[in-house]
Parts: sequence; structure tokens; C-alpha cells
Amino acid sequence: MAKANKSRYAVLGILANAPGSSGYDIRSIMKGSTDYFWQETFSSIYPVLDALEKENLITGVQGASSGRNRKAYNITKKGLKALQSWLMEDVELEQGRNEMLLKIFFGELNSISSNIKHIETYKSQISARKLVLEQTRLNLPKKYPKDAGLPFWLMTVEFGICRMQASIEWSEYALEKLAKIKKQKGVKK
Amino acid sequence: MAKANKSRYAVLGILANAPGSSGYDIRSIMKGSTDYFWQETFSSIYPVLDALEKENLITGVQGASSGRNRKAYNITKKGLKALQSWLMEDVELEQGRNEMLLKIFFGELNSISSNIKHIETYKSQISARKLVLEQTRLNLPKKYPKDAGLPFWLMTVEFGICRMQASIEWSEYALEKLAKIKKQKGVKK
DNA sequence: CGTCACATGTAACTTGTTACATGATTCT
DNA sequence: AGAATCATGTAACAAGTTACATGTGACG
Repeated sequence: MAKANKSRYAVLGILANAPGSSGYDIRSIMKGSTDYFWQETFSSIYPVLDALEKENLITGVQGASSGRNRKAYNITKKGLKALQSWLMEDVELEQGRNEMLLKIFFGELNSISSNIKHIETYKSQISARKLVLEQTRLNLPKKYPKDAGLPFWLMTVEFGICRMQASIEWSEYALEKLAKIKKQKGVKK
Repeated sequence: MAKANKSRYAVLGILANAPGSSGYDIRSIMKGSTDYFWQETFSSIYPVLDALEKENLITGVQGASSGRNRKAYNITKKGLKALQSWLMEDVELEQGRNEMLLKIFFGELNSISSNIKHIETYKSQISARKLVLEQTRLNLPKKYPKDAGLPFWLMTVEFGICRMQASIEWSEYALEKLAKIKKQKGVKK
């Protein structure tokens, strides 16, 4: 039956929380919530919606809410079951790739200033994202004070903030190290 | 010329640090060093080696060190230049996917015990990896006390430890939250 | 009347993973 | 003798990204 495709479960989950969403809506919702740990593009969402509808995991209604070419979807009982059975399955820890770290790993072959620049850029990008998440942490309880999903959403937000804070602290440590190495090199001259 | 393929730079970098390595060696080296932030499989390494040789970024010598069917590679000047120019390029922050978090995000649709199990599993897997990295942090300076790359390798190790520690702390926080939710649900009965 | 947001989709390309396929050498 | 390690590669598949392609409705 269902393949190991994970996008489908992300879509199913959004539809379970926000019935009547269109493909466009799903992407907007994910941009504003799961984006920092899970992203989907239109090119992945629309084919998934088609497939899910064919499998009767969701139902689609053409032109539901406005005059626009809009197709709104709802999750079916079968879809909810499929989602829940996936939710219970064990997760295998995936190790992502980190290009910045790869460059630092080979940092000895690069100039110190370039290494510093990479980490400074990284730090500022992460800091910006952390600020966004901290805003989310404040806004979510106001927006959905009674939603049963709230504690779970906040947990994922907290995960992001926690890890980003660690990344920022590491950046500061690494910048100090690099400053020392730069100093040593200067002395040798 | 060179495509935006990042595997090639990983291979070039390893070859710069460990000249005379075979495809098999490269994978072993990466397993023992970059694996927690950068992985390559044989299926990606061998084609990359072929391509790099054709572009004169590396040179290969058949059956160099033993009677085995072994091809040892060395990085060329051109290869080193290509690597260094890549090292200087800006890195764009990539947001990976985290399946565990996706399941927690939809956690309200799942049982509390299943949510707890996911996080406990996650925590123990991360803890195990952190232990490995802490060993690496101890062993690297003993193994390569004078290698100029050492400070950079240690920085990446520190990154892993730092982030894993944050993940562990988040796990503990999340487990507490879940315990509270479980309690509340029990009370309502 | 112009721009932004809404809205959906396809095609081509890139990339990575898994399974398959084979064989030599070293160690116990 | 058998297992583990060394050693290289192909084929098929799965998945994701980017670019392309098109069109409507609301708002100022």
C-alpha cells in the first residue's frame, strides 16, 4: 500500500488540523509552522494530494469557497487511521548534512578570515531564525489558546530554540578559537 | 565546469588530508570523522572519483600498495585550487527535515505513550552518539597531536557535542511536559 | 491599471539510496 | 576452512528541487 513517502503524512497531518485546506493553504500553513524542521514545495504537495485522493485518504471538493480555481481537501476516516498508524511507527534518526561544518572541517586548507566569515554568517542566520521562533512561542498561545495541539506545537518550537541557542553558543566558542589561531599565526611571522 | 555537487568536495578534502587513499579508504575515513554531519556511500564515492580524475582534479594509481585490486588517488594542484575556491564560497543555511519532530507536531493525534516513546528513543540514540563524539574529542589530539587540521576537526566535534547536549536537554523538557499532559488526562477521567 | 496574493500544475534535472554483483586477502 | 575486511562497481529506484507555464481575484 502506502510507500515510505513522508510528505504524504505531513500533508495528511495538516489536513487533520486544518480541514478544507487547498494545496496552496497547506504550503502557507507549513511555511508558518513546520518550516524550520519540515518543508514541502508545491511540486511535492500537489502530486501527493492527487495520490491521497485516489487512495481515498482524503476527499477533494472543487471550487469550494470562492470563485477561484480552488480545490479544498478533507481527511477521511481511512486517512486519519493511516496517519495515526504512521505516527505510532518508530522513527529512525536521520543524520543530515551540514555544509558549513564540512567547510570548517577542511578549514586548515582555507584562510582563517574565510573560516571566521562562514561562522559569523551562520551565527547571524541562526540568530535571525531563533528570533522568529521566539515570536512564534509568544504568539501561538494567543492565537490558539484552546487548541489541543498547542502543547505539541510549542514543544517543537522549543526544540528549535534550544538547538539554535546551542548553535549560537558553539559559534561563539568557534570564533574565539579562530581568533586564537589567527593570533598564533601572526606571532610566527 | 564543476557542478554544484558537494560530494566531490568532500572527497577532494579527504584526499587533501589523506593522499593515496582508495575509494574504500575515503569511506572509512569519513565513517570515523565526518559521519555525523556528512555521509557518503560507495555508490556516490566511486562515480565522483571517476569524474574527478577525468577533470584532472585527482590522479589515480592502480594497484599501488598491495596485491589487491586497489586504486589509490592523489589530489592535483588543480584539484586543491578547486577545493579551496569552494571552501571560500558562502554557505547557504539548509534546513533539514526531522521526522521525529513532525510526529511530535502531530502528537495530539497520537497517544501520549507513543509520543513519550518517540522522545525516549530519540534521547537515547542521541546520547549514544554524543558518547562516541566525546571519545573522539579525547582521542583525536592523541592520534594527530601535530596535525594542522586538528583544531578544525575538534571544532566540528564540539559542534556535534554541543547540539546533541541541547537535544538531550530538550528531550528531558519534553518528557516532563508529556508527563504533565498524561496526568491531566488521567484526572479528567 | 498594476501589483500582490491566490491557485494549480508539469517537466527536467539532480541527487541520493538500496540492492545487486563480484572477488581477493588476511586473520583466527 | 570460514569469517571479516578490503575492494570496486552498476542498476534501479526514490525523492526532492528548480524552472517553466498559466491564469484569476482583490485591493489600492
